[in-house]
Amino acid sequence: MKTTLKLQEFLPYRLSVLSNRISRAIADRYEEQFQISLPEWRVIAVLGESSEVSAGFVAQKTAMDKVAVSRAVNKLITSGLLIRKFANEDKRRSVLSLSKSGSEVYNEVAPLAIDYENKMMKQLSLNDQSLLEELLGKLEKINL
Amino acid sequence: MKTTLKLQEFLPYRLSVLSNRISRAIADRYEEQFQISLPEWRVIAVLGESSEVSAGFVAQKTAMDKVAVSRAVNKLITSGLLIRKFANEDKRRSVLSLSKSGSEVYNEVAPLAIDYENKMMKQLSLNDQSLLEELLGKLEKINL
DNA sequence: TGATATTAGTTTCACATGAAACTAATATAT
DNA sequence: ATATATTAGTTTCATGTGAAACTAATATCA
Repeated sequence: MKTTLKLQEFLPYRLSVLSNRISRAIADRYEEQFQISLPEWRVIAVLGESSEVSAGFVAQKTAMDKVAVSRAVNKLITSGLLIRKFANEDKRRSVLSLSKSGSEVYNEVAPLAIDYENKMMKQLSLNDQSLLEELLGKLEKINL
Repeated sequence: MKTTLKLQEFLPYRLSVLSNRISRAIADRYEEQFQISLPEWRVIAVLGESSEVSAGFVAQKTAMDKVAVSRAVNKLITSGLLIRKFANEDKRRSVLSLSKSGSEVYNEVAPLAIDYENKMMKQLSLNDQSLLEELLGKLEKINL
């Protein structure tokens, strides 16, 4: 049980630095190659997994707020990567899916992202890899 | 070894969501109680540990960029929490330290931050706690 | 039914942020 | 000594961001 603060040993701080470093490294690659921002990529990633979903669904899956989703969606529509329809039963609800070129981007970026993860994970032993999975799962369930 | 992407299982994404959730939860408390932002708090935290240091040193310790440090420092000086002098040997280099009220803030917020960490950690078994430390250490050493 | 509340998503506003250009001080090379 | 490069930190600019107010559609209640 800690009683004094050292930033370098402070868990939330270390997590934040680590996470930013990793996200930035990956984002740098697809931002440059495909001109899409991190929030835009997250929207694409969700739509690559599940098509014909609402903006709200995307917000929930990505843990982004609805403003961020709205903006990312609009940019993606403008750049032709995403198609928006509206639900007949509820004309407020958007029905989003990737366009042909959106799918192409997804199919190119997804492996790049996975490669990155694999490259990281390979630097841990198999045992550490599963420990990490497990711990992350536990941490996600923690109440703050 | 993964070959398909599921956002919910994608390590960088999970790390990012977890880290944001934790940082936000803590920041919400001191932002409200002490009107200091997360970058400002990080600067204070470094100066609480080591006094009479330069802006560059703070930037390095906090993993913030120099622009962010410069702005945080200026705000903290304006609000009277921080004192800036300049080094005689090199008049460019600032020599930063907490003012009396800056130290008071540090002495109030630091325990709050530690409490938070302890409260989180207590939800893990002792074994998981040390595993987490260990894994984090390994992840920090990974090259991207 | 009409009146009120809720929900999905957008817009606006004020503030945060990072990159690049800049200033001033110091170090290095000629 | 004088020019050139480097370093510490700041400012500017263009963009990103979240909260709150807003619009439009649907649901609920009396």
